[in-house]
Amino acid sequence: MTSTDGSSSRGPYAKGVQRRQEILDQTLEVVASRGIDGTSLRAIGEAIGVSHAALRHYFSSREALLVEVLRERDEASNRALGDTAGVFARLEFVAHRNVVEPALVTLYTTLLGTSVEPGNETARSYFAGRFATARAELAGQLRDELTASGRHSDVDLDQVASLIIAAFDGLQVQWLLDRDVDIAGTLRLLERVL
Amino acid sequence: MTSTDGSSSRGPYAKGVQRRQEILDQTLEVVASRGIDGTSLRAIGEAIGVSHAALRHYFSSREALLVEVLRERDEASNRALGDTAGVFARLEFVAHRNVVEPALVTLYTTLLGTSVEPGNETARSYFAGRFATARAELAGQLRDELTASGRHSDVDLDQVASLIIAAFDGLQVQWLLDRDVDIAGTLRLLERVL
DNA sequence: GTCTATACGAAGATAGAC
DNA sequence: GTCTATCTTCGTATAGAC
Repeated sequence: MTSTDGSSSRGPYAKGVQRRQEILDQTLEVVASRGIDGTSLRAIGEAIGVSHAALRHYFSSREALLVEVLRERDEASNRALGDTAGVFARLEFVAHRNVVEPALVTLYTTLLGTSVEPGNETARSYFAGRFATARAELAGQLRDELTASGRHSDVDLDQVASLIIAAFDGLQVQWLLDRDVDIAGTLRLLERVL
Repeated sequence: MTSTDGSSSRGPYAKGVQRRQEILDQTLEVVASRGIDGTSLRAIGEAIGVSHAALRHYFSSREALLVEVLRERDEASNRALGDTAGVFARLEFVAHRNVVEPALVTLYTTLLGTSVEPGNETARSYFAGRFATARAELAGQLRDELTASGRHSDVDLDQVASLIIAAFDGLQVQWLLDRDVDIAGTLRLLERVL
């Protein structure tokens, strides 16, 4: 007994929490360096020295593990962003970050693709939530920038946010398939016309 | 011998070509009606009354079959489009078409997602080619419309094309995850600002 | 050429031993 | 809490009937 919680449902032990975090971090590293090729539970397990069953002890499914990797990276990305000002400055920051981590962009794209088919509820709810909050945040930032600059606009800012996110994701896919696609340049084009 | 081709490599027989087409059409129907859930080769085979091995006689892999389904639908879509004038009118036509066929949009999104991971060369080359020609065609149409209207623009039309396609695909994914997302409305927003 | 039957290996998931 | 053994399903491969 290492827990002071005497209830029947005592939650994870400290050791387990730490181990889970280690697995998550190592999985992120493995994916980032080797690519998504070896992202079967067995391959990940072998790479970080645990059995595939052990992985499932901490993550309810492969899908859940990979979603957590994405969430983890997202949070790290937000921390790195800090209080960078300006919607498009923030976008460009993320875009540049992604360019040097193609494997994680690939993981994002792959998981997003699977999230739209029935049966992958973990990924689906992650991405649905992510898009919803991203749209809301972006719309809020746009509103702030607009009022700060004294201008005003009659366009639906939620639609603008939706459009920006769509363009970002869509360009990233095109870029993965053809590295000649200029994500940053095209985003600047969008910025200019908005 | 039902072929008049006397060479050593005489290609598929008439019956085979027809059968292949039947399988393709039926697969499209099955996917459209039942969704991508049952798109294992065995499930497709069972649904249309052939063994999964027979499917592989006509299509070198599951990936190849599904890519062909997408290509087939794309061509049908282009035929239906006819000579509809105007870049955004064409986009909206396709968007409306897609709204009533969510299963095929799901198939598109799913396959696109897998195409970016190594090892799925069939899907990758299909989508890479599709994006390349779509960008070129769209840029050409934009150029034509611009010169026809006597205006001119200093923006890179290839980038505009890339942006429009990215927005279209990106919005479609958001829509699949949340039907409240307004694809057509947001595309009109993009049209207005361009 | 067309197709059925069957086998193989890898994958995610599960049960239960320790 | 962790791991081994096993189950099921998948894509793929091959043999051979017609």
